[in-house]
Amino acid sequence: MTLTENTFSGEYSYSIDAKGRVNIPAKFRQALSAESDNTFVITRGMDRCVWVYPLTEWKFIESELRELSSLASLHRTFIRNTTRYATPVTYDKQGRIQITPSLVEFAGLKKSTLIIGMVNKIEIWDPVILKKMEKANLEIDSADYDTLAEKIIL
Amino acid sequence: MTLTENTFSGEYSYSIDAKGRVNIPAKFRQALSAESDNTFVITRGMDRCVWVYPLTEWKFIESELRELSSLASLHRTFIRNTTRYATPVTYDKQGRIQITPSLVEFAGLKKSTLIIGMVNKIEIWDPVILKKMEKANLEIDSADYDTLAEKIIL
DNA sequence: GATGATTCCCCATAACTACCCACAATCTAT
DNA sequence: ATAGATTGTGGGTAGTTATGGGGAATCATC
Repeated sequence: MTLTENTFSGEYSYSIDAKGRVNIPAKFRQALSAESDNTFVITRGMDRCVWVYPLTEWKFIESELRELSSLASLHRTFIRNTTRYATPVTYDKQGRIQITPSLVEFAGLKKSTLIIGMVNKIEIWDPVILKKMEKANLEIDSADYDTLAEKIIL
Repeated sequence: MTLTENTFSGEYSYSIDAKGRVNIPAKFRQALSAESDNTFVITRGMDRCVWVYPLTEWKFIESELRELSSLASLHRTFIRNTTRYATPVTYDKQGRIQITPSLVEFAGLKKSTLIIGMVNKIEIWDPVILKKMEKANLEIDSADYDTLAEKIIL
């Protein structure tokens, strides 16, 4: 059985070059659905990392944003914050995407990066920052973490 | 690489020159549908910024205004306020549009501007004013904001 | 009608981006 | 084990994009 389209798993350690390009693992490129047209949308993650959506996934988010009313100030703020950092990127012949300088800075990316499959999207991390974040979080909610695990892991 | 037509995302930092011209990001110009005929309609935003609509989107708003009755004073006021600040503008060979002096003043535009894709339209901000507005808003409705995020972000 | 201001259109240039090719490392298959 | 294909990394170049300014055409004013 093959995995569903647009399903990403596993961890890869790649480098980001002087021009801000990062390789997308070949397996992820193969998992990308044809309708996404070799295109991802990169944006700020909720954590200090870059989120990489398949184009089709992002289009769905956009379609939900279109439903929001421009009359409500809360909705305007939400739309603004959601689309503001989002950029569509196509990968080149070598399978790399260009990370915008502002996202490189946001995620604190240096030379080496961790690329992590997150089922419906991909995360790009600086290894040091990820480790720090994990350490801080684990102490806080380890009990809740176990409860969640019991529900989900068979 | 083509997103849906008339779909704008991302943030750009451009300058407004002495003649009141601002560049429309190349990606936005490419996203503009052919029927819009290189034309946008600029008007006052609900916030202190300039709203830039693709011509086709604006025509849709106009068609809805036509449905309103000129007999109701409320409707007349609404029609008046909606159309009075709206100006169609075509971009020049270099991709710039001319912002009318009254809109420059309304949005408090100085030298440098932020251009933000808002899915179906574009916003032009003075960076300082935007930052102030964000600060003020975040304190007010952060809980509602999170609720919205949970619904929409996958 | 002449003068001055404004708008529009075109050109020039510097910075940036997308695209291309090269090569080394890794994996696959015989 | 070796050859061939694929994958990851680096850099060069042509084309595009952002920004400034000049001059003709248009409009308002006296």
